[in-house]
Amino acid sequence: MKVLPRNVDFLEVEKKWLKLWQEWEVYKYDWGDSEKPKFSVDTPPPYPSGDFHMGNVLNWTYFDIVARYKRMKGFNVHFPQGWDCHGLPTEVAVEKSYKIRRSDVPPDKFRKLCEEWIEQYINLMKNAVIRLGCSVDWSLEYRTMDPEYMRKIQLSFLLLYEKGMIYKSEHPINWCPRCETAIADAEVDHTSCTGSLYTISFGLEDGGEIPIATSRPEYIPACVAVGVNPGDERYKNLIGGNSVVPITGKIVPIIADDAVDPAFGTGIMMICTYGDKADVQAVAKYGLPTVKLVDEKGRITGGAGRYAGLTVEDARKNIVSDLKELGLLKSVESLEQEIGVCWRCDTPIEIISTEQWFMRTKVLTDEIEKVSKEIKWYPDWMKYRLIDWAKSLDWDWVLSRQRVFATPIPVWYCKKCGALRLAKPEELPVDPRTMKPRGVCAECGSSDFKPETSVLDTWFDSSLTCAIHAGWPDREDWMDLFPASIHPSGQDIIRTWAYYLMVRHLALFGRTAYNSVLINGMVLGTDGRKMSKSLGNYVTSREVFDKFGADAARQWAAAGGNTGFDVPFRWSDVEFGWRFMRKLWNACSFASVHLQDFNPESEFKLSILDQWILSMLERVVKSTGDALEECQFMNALETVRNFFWHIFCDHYIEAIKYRLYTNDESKRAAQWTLYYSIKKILQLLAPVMPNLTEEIYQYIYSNGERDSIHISRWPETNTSLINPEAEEAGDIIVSVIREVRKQKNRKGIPLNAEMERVSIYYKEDSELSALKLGLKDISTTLKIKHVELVKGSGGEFTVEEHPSISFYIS
RNA sequence: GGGCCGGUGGUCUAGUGGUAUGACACCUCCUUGACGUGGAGGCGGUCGCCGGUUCGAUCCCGGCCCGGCCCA
Repeated sequence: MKVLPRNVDFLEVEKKWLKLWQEWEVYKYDWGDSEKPKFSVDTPPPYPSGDFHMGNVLNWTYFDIVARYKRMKGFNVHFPQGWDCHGLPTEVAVEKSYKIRRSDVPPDKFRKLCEEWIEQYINLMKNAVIRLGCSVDWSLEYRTMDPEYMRKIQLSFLLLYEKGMIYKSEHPINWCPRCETAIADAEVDHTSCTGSLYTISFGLEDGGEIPIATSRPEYIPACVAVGVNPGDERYKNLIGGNSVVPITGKIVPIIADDAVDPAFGTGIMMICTYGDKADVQAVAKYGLPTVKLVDEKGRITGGAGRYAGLTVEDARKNIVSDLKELGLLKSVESLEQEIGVCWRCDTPIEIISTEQWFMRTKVLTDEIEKVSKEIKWYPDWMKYRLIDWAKSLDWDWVLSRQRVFATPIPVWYCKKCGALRLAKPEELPVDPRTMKPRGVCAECGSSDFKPETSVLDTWFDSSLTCAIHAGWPDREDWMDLFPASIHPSGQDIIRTWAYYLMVRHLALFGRTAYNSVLINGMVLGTDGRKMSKSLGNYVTSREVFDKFGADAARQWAAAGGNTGFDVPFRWSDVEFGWRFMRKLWNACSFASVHLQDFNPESEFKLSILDQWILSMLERVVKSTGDALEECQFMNALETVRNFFWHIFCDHYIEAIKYRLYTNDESKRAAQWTLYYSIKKILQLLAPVMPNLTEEIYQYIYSNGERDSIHISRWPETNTSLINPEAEEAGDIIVSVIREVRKQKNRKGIPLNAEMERVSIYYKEDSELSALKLGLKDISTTLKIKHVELVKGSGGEFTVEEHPSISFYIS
């Protein structure tokens, strides 16, 4: 046992332990162990932007606390960390940096540039994860761009194809004209803007005209029907008739559709292929024909006559002016509308119909709902985010992307007969764009193939982590770690990460991907809005680490708000964490000085205040453990912090100081109580403040080399120390001390000044026995020469918590 | 327009069917042998608005207003 030095540099302490934990392999998962229960963390592999922001700090702190807690509880914890490398942002960055287009160089060469580019950011981000003190087993690190990883992703593609869960088909999809790729619903953002609502005169086949309202007149050439609400008396007689579309002169049916809002615009809507999602639904519902109006580059196609080749915007201008000339444009009003834009580049998306690969996800909706209700959510109501999202999806998951830096779709086509040639599992990983398949076409014998040039959605890479972390498909024992024990997720990515993981694993393995979901809210800036660079309310994690260290940042994350709810970033919270660390250090330093001559074997008898604090301590052990079981990090930390600071330090240590300066049995009891309590308190704090608790543990408790607090056993509640009578008696003693001290203070008597006499009046016998037990604690702590215990109520001041006790200072 | 969450002292934040937690800020006092980045106190809230259930609601129910996040 060593004495803690007076001064300490917390930031240096952190540096030291980050290094030593690696050397000691404290966080290593034991693949050979068959005794311990296993606990697997489905660590999200982040996209390595290089910027580990406070949202990441919140997210990673949450599940690192869980991992550390479970490890101390005796679990064999599997805590990997991967990097989700593929994706559009890297392609765009590389294009900019090398001033090339992705189509300028062969795909394998472009891929190489992307790999090099992303690697530097992985390093930055990895350092931040380490700096935060995450108990990751780095021997499990992986990158989704590794050939090994892609092999698994492609294998899952083949298996899903075999199961009939993947198909290729022509279907309307979201399309970003700038990125020239299909994108999934989850990648469509919405932004509000001011557009125009045009009222246009359509003809009736039998003569006459009707006003239709639309915000997208450029879609007139793709108009395939006109819709009115069946309940709309104004237009009832039109249903079943035909309308003449202006400009094109096309005859289209007038149909009844509930989806038409009679109160919006004129109550008559044109149905086009495809102006928006409502059109997609109407076309499917009424079996309408389709017209391809917009091509992959966002230009109007030849089908639209003289507007062909124009951009969508120019087409709108031209059509509007043509309508005006024809006298068919009745009015233009401004309209607040929300439009779908590409999540990456904010370009307004179009809905076009092309041939793409899909995964059948709609058929799994019921299963998702069922499983979501079976697994545990922290907090519980978050499951509805997933269920509501799954139910709201209109079509299957578009898997293919027209990009380069991604996992290739492992497919070729026979040039002669068009037959599919899927890669074989043993050939994986493959890049059809640069490799030719072996053998000949099974259908026609030709050996001439062309590659599938589309690649897979990045979410297809990252939505298989639960199985891949566990060791699928190579380890026979992978089911030991599957489903993942916990899946951590931000509430904003439930619809992507949590959802795709679930559908993917359900489709492949028929069971849930994870057994629980731990949700973190968004980090808000000081202005109450979500922290973001563009809003100027941004604080970097580096700034926080450099100023107050990881343990303080982690305290903010743990106690800054309720699990699952948004957490405002506040410097004052981080600073409070820092001050608590100082308090913890000083108190432990004080204790260590007085523990130097402590002999754990020596005889002692616990005094009433020892019994009191030990009983309270055991209750704190219990409630902290209960809170952590429910991922209530705030309650767990606040319980320990308040107990330690305001009960253990302010009252217990103050009241035993005089005993520590004696040399009798009462000193040994106090030493034992300090020794026993501080160890438990450090352990309770270890998941939240891994660095400082380790440092102190090493001074006082470590047996030497590699004895880390983080693999010490989580304290059990010692129920034999829970003692309601001692709590009651101790509470009386401490309350009297507090109240007398308060009055001493009010009278302007310095706290270390001696008082001649204090008479304490009590009513109950139980109070008398408590006061008797604590007589010396009271008199010595308060420096009272004579304490007198009197039955009755003659006191000048009443003890607040025990009104039947009063006292008189003379 | 939909889903979810929130609206508690100056600011932020817990919590509970019987008027409320903590942090920060502010004020007063105390310099004691761990810590003055400490200790002891204090100021300060009709717990968004309106109804209902109840002996009683901030907490339950309904409606409304405001804010946020996600989505259509």
